[in-house]
Amino acid sequence: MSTKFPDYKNLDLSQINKDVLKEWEENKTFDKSLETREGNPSFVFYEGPPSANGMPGIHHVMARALKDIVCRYKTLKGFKVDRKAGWDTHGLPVELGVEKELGITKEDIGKKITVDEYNEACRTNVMKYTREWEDLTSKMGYWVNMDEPYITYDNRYIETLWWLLKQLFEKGYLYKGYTIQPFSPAAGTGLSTHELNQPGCYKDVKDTTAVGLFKIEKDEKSNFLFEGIDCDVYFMAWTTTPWTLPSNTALAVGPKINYVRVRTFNPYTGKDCVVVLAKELFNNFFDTKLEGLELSEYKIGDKKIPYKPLSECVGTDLEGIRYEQLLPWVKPEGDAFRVILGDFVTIEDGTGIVHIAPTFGADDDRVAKAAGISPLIFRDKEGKMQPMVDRTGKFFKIEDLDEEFVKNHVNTELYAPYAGRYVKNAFDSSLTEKDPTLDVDIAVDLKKSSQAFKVEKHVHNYPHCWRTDKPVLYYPLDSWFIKTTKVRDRMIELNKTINWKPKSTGEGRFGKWLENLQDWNLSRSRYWGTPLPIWVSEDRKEMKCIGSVPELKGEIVKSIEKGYMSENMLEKYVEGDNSKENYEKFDLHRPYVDDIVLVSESGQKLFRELDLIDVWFDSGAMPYAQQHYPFENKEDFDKKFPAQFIAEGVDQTRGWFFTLHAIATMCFDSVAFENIISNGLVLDATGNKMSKRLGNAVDPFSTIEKYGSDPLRWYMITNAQPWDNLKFDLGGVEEVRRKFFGTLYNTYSFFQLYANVDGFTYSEADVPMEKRPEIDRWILSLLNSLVKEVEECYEAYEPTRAGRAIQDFVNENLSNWYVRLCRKRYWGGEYDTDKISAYQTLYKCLETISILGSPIAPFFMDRLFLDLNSVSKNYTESSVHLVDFPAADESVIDKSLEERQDMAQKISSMVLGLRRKVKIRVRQPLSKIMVPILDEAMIPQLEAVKGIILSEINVKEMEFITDTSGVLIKKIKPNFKTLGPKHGKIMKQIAGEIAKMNQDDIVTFEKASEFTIVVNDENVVLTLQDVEIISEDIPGWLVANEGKLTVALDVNITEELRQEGIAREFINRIQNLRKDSDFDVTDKISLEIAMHDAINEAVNTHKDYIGSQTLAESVSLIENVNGEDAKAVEIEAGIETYIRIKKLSE
RNA sequence: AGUCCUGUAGCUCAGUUGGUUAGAGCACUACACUGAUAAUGUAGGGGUCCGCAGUUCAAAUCUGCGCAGGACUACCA
Repeated sequence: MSTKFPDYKNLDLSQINKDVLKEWEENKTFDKSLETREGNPSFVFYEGPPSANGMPGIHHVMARALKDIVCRYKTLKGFKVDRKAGWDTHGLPVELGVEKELGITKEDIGKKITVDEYNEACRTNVMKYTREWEDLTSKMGYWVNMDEPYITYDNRYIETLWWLLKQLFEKGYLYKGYTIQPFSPAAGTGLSTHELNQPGCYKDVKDTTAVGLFKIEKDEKSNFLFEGIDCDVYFMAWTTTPWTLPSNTALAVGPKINYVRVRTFNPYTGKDCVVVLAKELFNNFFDTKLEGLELSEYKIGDKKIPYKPLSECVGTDLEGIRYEQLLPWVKPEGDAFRVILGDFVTIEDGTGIVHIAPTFGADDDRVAKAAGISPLIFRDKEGKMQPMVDRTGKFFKIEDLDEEFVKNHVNTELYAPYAGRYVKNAFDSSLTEKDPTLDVDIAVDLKKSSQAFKVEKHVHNYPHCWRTDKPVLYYPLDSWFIKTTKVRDRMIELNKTINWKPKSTGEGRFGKWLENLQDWNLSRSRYWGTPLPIWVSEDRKEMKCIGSVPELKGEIVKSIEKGYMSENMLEKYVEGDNSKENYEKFDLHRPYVDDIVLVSESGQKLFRELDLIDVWFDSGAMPYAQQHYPFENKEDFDKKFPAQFIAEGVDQTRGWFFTLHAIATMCFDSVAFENIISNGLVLDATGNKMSKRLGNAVDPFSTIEKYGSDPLRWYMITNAQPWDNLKFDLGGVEEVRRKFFGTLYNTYSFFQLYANVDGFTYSEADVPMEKRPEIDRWILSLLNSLVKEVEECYEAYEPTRAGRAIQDFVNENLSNWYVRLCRKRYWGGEYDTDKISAYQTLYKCLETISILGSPIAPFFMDRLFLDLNSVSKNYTESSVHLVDFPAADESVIDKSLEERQDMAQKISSMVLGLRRKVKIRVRQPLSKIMVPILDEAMIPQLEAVKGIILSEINVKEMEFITDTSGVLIKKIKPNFKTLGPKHGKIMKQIAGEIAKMNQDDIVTFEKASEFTIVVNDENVVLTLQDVEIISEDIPGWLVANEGKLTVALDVNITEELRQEGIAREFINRIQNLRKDSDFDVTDKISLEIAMHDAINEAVNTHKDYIGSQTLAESVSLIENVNGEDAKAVEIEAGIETYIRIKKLSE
């Protein structure tokens, strides 16, 4: 029970961070912050689960600080804010990490390593950095319950997912289809659109592109193209993926596009030919400079190739024309090699004729199906239909194909050289980027056979796998889908009720995304993830979706009865027992679920669909799965759903935000979250993205170690709005430490120093407001205004503005004005009401700041609060995070008080400016200032702050000039805000007339309160509201003005003033000496001053004053001051004397 | 290519419903103060408010068209 406020040698925020953390741990402060709110209304917050298989970065500090601020604030407001941590444990990143670690590929799973072992490795690996995450969470002061996190691989979590899937299944929202989807051969999996939309997936790459020449078959339809010529006619079509050319089965033209025939020669072989392409794109292939070059003069090998445009036609004329297969390696079954119409065909690039390979393009597939064009399909050894490329990204080897199919369809002579080739070098570990690509080899073949018109390298934007960084192929895949398109409108509607911060992300980015919503591709062909709980019969006519563990158990029992299975893996599972142990008796992961064979209604065997579900479903289902709904927590579910608040990076818009919203809409017809902050990216100081590769990533651990987490958090929150990108600069953190925390710490130190001297412990009753001096009432008024403002900001989910407001108050008002002006009240003097009021006021400010700022800077503010409270015992709580948010006391807010203090600050600053101008130091007292009074109300306002101003500027008197004398020179300015709407167009002329008014006019105006001017022969009556009159100058005085305020300073120094000035100079020198001599603030001294003609009188006159200010018991003016301890002091230029101070013993 | 965001001092950012001297901090320069002192204050320089056009008496602010940067979307041949 100390009666002294703790003092510190210096401010070490890193140490405070550690100390406070320790206290929180010892006192279980976080738990208490929940316990003390037990029974209060809840504030529902959802923590988005991070994956612990990667190290946390500095951007996680940003996102988590935001979440923490809101939750801490709501706790202060009395809400119970449960925050359950979670871990995202499934999915590709984990699998790839394990594969890399074990040195295996996807194909080895089930061969070199069992699925069981593999999944076990994933289970271990995914929690690899748990410790680091927990460490960061704790060090940065993010309060979240890490003791019982939800873990997505937990059987109970999976059970809820199954329950949800069954809801969707029964609503008919789950279906299986095949579509062309992004597929990553390197990762061995299809990619969802969310995954493909990960930042950085689309990259500029340089690929070999080819313009192929497709030889037209001459028949009735195409006859018009052969008119007047005797050579072959070709369609020109461009592709950036020549490896898809062997799979070409159609060409698409735009119905309204104009096409032209051109007579020319093949650039590679010189063979004469006619080519067809869009007229608009003609110039991209034919140089107009060569126009007129005679066809007949061309010789093979000439660089200048002549050409001659022939007839034109439109796209619809070309529809249905047949052409020869470009690379006749494989014959497709069904109709192919025909021109079709495509509405997506443009004339922006290429030739206006688009090569269609239905197996490798989503659009291609769509238009081909619509036109009845067959895709080019292989039949593999197992009889399955396959595209030309297998799942590893290579052309099928002949031995892997069905023999019958090969015999009937494959030209093995042509295909053999290419079979087994990877379509991108990146998929073949034995190849580098420099090796010849399949694209190049195909292009070369085309050149040789006069089937290429142009082959060149071309930079284009191509999607890449977000994890392997290798190219993605568009590939036909079987998949389970969720019919999100069916609830699109409802999702849009519900989205409108969500409070997005910033608004544009919700309305624009997210809203637009919803409008263009496609069905959600749920399937993943991997091993480590939530299995799809659907069992299907071999003839695919019967299926079952399982929605819970007991249901599965029952179905297995039936299967055993039927003799399809011999063992029940759920034998020991007890229905209704939700304990961890009960749910650890089995495993819902592969391969165990794959072994389960169920029995259909008609008695058929049902096998599990081998797909896993998209991990985003895992995270989007966390509102339910984290509480094992509906198997547990069913009764009070509405208290935990939906969330009132979530926050994550804007990159989650199509990820977590979407899946949360989709599942909530489909299963509960509700939003999943009501308020959301989506924060921007954390960039490096120059605005580049942080990445490990570039080495510009900031390590959060070392940063927190060095600065402590408070300045880091404060900087991140106050520097920019959270949704703007943050250019992270350590210099900014340093600045925050110095400017804000340094100032606040200094203010506390100041308070502590004197409070301890005076024995202030806040034991006295509060000094009533009316007995407190002006300046105290002023800072308290501001303080209460601040409380209001900060509360509003927090309520509006705008912590940036809250932090900035607190910072401004501390720096500008509390430190720079209040403490500076009040210093003298604290040192020396009696322990009277004024002093107690001073202590109480400053104490209250510090205490309130500690609470207001605690959500943002939880460590320092707790320390500050506890240091204050350790003596005062105003609070019984053991932490600032357990108290209630202060209520603003409106009765203390006094706007006119705030106004006059503002005037005082302005006047002081103007006078200080004037003193500087004439080089009169502040220590030299001056006799008076004069302030012209513009309206009567100013007088009491200024009277009230007179003392403050005079002592601040060291002037004896303040005089008001009410201008009856006419000494003031006035200036008149139009008030555009009132005049503008009234007079509109003639505004400029009015302003001109007002500017012309002279001193007499102004006086007349002021006396009559109105004034008539003539504009365009019309009388315009001005009132005093329409103008602003200020006094600009007082002839013969030193004058300054700012805004409406004007002040004049009397710079005459009388002998009396000069002597007082000298006395003050002495005080200054003596104080410095005391300090240099390491005297304590309270030490009494004796003082000897050597005589000097220039100072004797001043010292004698002000002996008592000097003594009282320097705590000198005796002040003696003696002939000589000699000896070692005599110090030479210069009072003014040229006036030097000696003084000696001695500490008096008690 | 589309959607959205951003563009204000050398840097990081404010800037209310449009209203006439466009602000703060950092940095720089000078000065001052000093028992808050490894602090502090004051002043100064520094602006094409990205550009152009429009609406208006009046535009950093509203509208349109551009430019630059960023994010996202995208089958783009």
